[in-house]
Amino acid sequence: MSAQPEGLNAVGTSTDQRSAPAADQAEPRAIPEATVARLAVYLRALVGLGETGTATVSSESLAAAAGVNSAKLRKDLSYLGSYGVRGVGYDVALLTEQINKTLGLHQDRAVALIGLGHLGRALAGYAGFASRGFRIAAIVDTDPAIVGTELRGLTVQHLNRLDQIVAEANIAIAVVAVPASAAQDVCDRLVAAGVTSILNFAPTVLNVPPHVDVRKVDLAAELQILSFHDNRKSGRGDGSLAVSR
Amino acid sequence: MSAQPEGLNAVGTSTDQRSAPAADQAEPRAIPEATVARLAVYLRALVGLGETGTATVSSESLAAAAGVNSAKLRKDLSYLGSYGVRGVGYDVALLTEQINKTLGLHQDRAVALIGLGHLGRALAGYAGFASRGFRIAAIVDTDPAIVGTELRGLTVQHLNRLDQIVAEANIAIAVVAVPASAAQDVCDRLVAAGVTSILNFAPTVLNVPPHVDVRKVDLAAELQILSFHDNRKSGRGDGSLAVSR
DNA sequence: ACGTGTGAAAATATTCACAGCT
DNA sequence: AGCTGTGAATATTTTCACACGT
Repeated sequence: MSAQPEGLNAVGTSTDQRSAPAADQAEPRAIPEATVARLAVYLRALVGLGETGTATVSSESLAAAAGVNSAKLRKDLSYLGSYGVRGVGYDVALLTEQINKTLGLHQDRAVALIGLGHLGRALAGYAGFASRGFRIAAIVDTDPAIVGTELRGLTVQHLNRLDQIVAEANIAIAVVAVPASAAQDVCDRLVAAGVTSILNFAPTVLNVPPHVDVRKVDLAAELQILSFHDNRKSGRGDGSLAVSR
Repeated sequence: MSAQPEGLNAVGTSTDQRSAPAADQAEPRAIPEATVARLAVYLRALVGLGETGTATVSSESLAAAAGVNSAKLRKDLSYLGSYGVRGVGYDVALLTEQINKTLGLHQDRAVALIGLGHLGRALAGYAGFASRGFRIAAIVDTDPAIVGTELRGLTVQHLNRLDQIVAEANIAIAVVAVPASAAQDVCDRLVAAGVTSILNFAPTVLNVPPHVDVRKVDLAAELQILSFHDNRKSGRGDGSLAVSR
């Protein structure tokens, strides 16, 4: 309920790990994956603008706020349809609504949080979680010392009850924040229970059937990528190899 | 966390947000960005294999462990040089070492953690953080109730001392886990202090000069991307328009 | 035989540049 | 004038397929 635009969100586009989105009908406009990822960024910028009372934006300024160039932004938005006005720009409210629709954010989605370690608790505390249509509807762990306790108005449930939990709460997305050693098992159970969208914080590659969509958030990988670039910047390759880019 | 090889790592390829790594010399082998991101994944798989005592792997099985296809893996590895043996595969130890070198993980890197909210604490607790050459060398906040307290053997320092902290601890990478409203200011101070690699968990686009490298981890964006695909899977477009078919 | 390394082809993504609407 | 929407050009990434070394 803070008046602040953003909650506290921490996410990363996964390093890869995406199942084939399945063959679909030859739709008039298939939105490219890269564009989908950016829509979320545009949305945040738009919400910010909306709160400052701005009614219209040009692709140029919205692009600046989103950290991309304007041609890319226009191309991205063109996949949604024609919502801009030439010579004027985009109507902030209208465009916000269109992106919301496109991302499927008009409907509330029940999220299950699996694993209540350090990270799980931090995630549970994220205000921004609830802020845009995502509602933590179930919290699950296996530790007897934790199961049965209350957190954010929810009773922590045992992993064994996963099937019922998923069915009853109509879970759409599961957030996996368990140790790497448990992640594949948890994932298998989620899939068996019918979950088809998983956000994985465990440092493991999850094996899932093709209809299940997994995204991975991997801190170690991010640091290593920064390390690589840092290395390049500091002049010498590493003592033996020099890499350009 | 578990006694498992990996600590607890949570990272995501940022949705974009990368500064131009600056023009550099025309090096013989420029490693593509997409490849760099995957090297971290291969590395994890290799370390796992090494621990099970496996001496060599084929591109086929390493690729399976990393969740990519083998042609991609071979192409990726070819940028590092020729470390495989035809008819045999890759030497696990050798390849591990080469990737480590390439990513610059042979040298210890001091990381500063800025912001000790829920997420900051969770990040501080990550074992996997230290596990591969990244060492939290400084923890910074502005809250008077927190500054001066001890955490993981470090005294929490005030943001005002950032310049000295960066210089003294020789900070290579900063992890920003502050509220969105404070992120740009923190970022500016980091840049002024000389930090050139930033991992940003705040839901904001950070503006930085071109020599600074920013990666963003954005939970809300990840959920929204999953939401988009979930929507497609569930058949109807968005609930207001019956467009499909 | 087996499996790497890699040119060449195909698929994606980004950027350019401008016609066309307001 | 100003700014969108988009074909065409360019760049990047993925995949194919096979020659070549062991």
